[in-house]
Amino acid sequence: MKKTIFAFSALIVALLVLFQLSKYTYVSGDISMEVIIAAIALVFFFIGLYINKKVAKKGISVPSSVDSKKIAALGISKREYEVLVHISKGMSNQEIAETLFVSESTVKTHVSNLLVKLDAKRRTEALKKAKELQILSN
Amino acid sequence: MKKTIFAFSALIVALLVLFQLSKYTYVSGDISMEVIIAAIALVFFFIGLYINKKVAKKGISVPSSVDSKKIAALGISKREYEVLVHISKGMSNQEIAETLFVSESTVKTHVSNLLVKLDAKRRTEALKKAKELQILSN
DNA sequence: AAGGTTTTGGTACTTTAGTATGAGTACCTT
DNA sequence: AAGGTACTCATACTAAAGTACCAAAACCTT
Repeated sequence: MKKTIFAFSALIVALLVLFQLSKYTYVSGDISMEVIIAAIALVFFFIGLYINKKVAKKGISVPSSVDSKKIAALGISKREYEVLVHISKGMSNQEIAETLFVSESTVKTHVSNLLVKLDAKRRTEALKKAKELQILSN
Repeated sequence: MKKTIFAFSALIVALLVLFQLSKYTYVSGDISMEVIIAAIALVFFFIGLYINKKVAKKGISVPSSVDSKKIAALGISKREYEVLVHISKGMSNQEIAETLFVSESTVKTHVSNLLVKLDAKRRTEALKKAKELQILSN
C-alpha cells in the first residue's frame, strides 16, 4: 500500500501546486488559462492511467484462444504465465529476465514453480503440457 | 551395403534349408506339404517386409500437415528430424537416446546440427522456428 | 570401387537449466 | 492490523544442454 499512498500524495501535491499557480496567474495574468486547464487535464489523464493500470493488473491477460480458467485452476500466477509465454518463444532465462526487468534468479524461481505446477521435468515438457491443456496457443 | 548382403544371404540359406527339408519330407512323408508351403510363405512374407522397410527408409516419414520439402531444403536429415520430433515431446537428450537406441553423444550431435540448421541457440527456440516453418505440427 | 552424406560415438569443456533454501517487500483480503 | 499470496532476489549446488573436434562405420550414388 505504500506505493499507492506515495503516488496519490504526489498527485495531490501536484494538484495543489497547479491551483496555486492558477491563482498566481489570475493575479499576474501572465500565463493563459488554457495552459492551466491543459495541465490539470494532463494530471487527471495520468490519474486515469494509473487507476486503469491498477484495475488491469488484477487479471491475467491472455489470448482469447487459451483457457484462463485452467491457468487459475493450476495455480499459475500472472507472472509465472508471462514467463511461460516467453519460454514458448524460445527465450533463455537470462533473456526473459532482461525483457521482464527482473533478475535471472527470479526467472528461475518462476520456471521452477511452473515445472511443479505443470508436472514437468524440463521447460520443453512444460511447453508440451501447456499446449495440451490449451494454456498456450500453438 | 554389407547388411543387405548378409540379410539376403541368410534368406537364401533359409530357403535352401527349406527346400532340402521339403525333399526329406517327400521321402519320409513325415511332415505335411502344407507346413512346408506355410514356411516358404512365411519366408517370403518377411522378405516382403524387409524390402518394404528398405524402400520406406529412403524418405522421411512425416505427418501430412508438415512440409517435407522444407525439411530437405534446410538440410535436415531423417535422423535429425526424428530427434526434433522427440524434443517437441518434451524429452531430454538421455530419454531420446534410449528410445532411439543410440548414445546420448549421438543425440547431442544431432541436436547441435539441428540448432545450426534452424538457426537457433536453444532447443526451445528450435521448436518455435520449426513450427513457424511448418516443419512440426501444432 | 570411389566419394559424399549420414549416422554413430567419444572426450573434454562451457554454458544453461533447474533445485533447495531462506528472506524481504508489496499487495489483497478479512 | 494480521495473514496469505505473489513477487522479488541471493547463494550454492546438481544436472542437463550445448560446443568443438575428431573419427569410424554404414549407406547411397555414380
